[in-house]
Amino acid sequence: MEEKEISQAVIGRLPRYFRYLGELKDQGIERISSQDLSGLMKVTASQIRQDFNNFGGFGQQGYGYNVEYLYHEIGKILGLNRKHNFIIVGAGNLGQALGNYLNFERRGFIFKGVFDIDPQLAGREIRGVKVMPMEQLEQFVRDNDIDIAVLTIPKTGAVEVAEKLVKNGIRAIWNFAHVDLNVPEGIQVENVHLSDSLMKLSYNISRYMKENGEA
Amino acid sequence: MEEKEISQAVIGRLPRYFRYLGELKDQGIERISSQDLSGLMKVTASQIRQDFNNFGGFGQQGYGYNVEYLYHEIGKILGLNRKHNFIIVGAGNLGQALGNYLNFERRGFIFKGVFDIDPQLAGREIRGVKVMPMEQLEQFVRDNDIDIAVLTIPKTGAVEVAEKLVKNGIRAIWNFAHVDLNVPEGIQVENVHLSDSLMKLSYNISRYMKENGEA
DNA sequence: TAGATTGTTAATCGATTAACAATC
DNA sequence: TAGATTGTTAATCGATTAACAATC
Repeated sequence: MEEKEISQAVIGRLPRYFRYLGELKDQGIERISSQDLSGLMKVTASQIRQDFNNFGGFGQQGYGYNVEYLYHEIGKILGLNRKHNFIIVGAGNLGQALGNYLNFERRGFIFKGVFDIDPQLAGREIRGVKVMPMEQLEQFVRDNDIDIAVLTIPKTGAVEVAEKLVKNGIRAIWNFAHVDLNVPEGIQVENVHLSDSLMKLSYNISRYMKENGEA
Repeated sequence: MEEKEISQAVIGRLPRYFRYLGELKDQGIERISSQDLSGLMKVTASQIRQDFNNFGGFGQQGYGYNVEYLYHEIGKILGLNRKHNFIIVGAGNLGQALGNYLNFERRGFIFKGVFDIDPQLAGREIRGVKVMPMEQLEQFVRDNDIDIAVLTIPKTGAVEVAEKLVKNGIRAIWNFAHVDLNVPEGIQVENVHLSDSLMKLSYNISRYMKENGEA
């Protein structure tokens, strides 16, 4: 089966399509044209059609796209029809926040465990899941069919923990540590570098101030 | 002063350069060539030179780049030499996590206030800052020279709160709510859509599994 | 001076937009 | 059938990479 590679630019837009279609669906809207969706999402109709056609045609000439159908198809493309067990490594504020985020469950991400290096936290619970000491991490990953690890620890420990996770069969790392992980081919990493994001915001404020002679 | 527009692709790479240069600096390394930085960061030397040259030449032929100097220059480009007061709207887990993130302070982002709709939270403290009721939000923004608002509330309230913030003179919104804000020209918005990020990870897991016949 | 490495121009590649024939 | 709108090809635009003259 000849799979043509889809660019990450396209992938990056899929969740947003998915969100808009979900909202249209909830509003009971049955069909939508690329033209109308374009107006809603502020992207070109041409791009919408190109994006969808990377995965085969979901629409119908003269009609447009069926909202419900398209919503489900994009969900499948995004792999939301699968279930993935995940753990959180690092039970600090951010780890707790993510553990308590209920919507992930709805999308097929099942919260199985939390780990922290701090023995003070051991025994505490996040959404009914007990915080475990780091010593149990590797065994737990092996024994519980864990696909995804959410890394919410300081950057100092992150590289080493990532290695352990990989060694024990993790498939993917959602990395909030402010460091680039170096993992083997086939392990998926998605970085969320919050301070990078804040710096981009800072740049844009700064640029705007300069352009408008405010500083 | 004719400012040529810098593409967001370039801006998006600056924080990463900044991070690597900071680390080199901390290691006491004095200079680095685009070639060596390329090896470290896994981007082409050509791109590095192009990126830096968007802002004028920071290097010297035959020598390379002075780490300390380049670090500071990129910091300035990112606006990290300025101070910005910020508030957090939504004192849930994520709001608490961000409020407790000390590194922001080091980069010139000063935590001034937290707001929440839940009266139960009012009076609680995040890093010495008392949670205030939403009724006080607008007044507070006006009176305290607040540049940035961090939106960590559910999407239902986000659009309305963003409007209030804009009306009271906010410059920028760091938006964690899962909705697109519609703000006037000149107001900077940086979105952090965590579930979009998780979906991209999900896609990549799924694609890998398909390519390798695991499902 | 010779060697190294930038700054910058030119070539290539990829992504977005425009246009339109196919078709519902 | 006529009108609407997709799927898809072609044209454009922008970003990345390669190459090399300038220069420290």
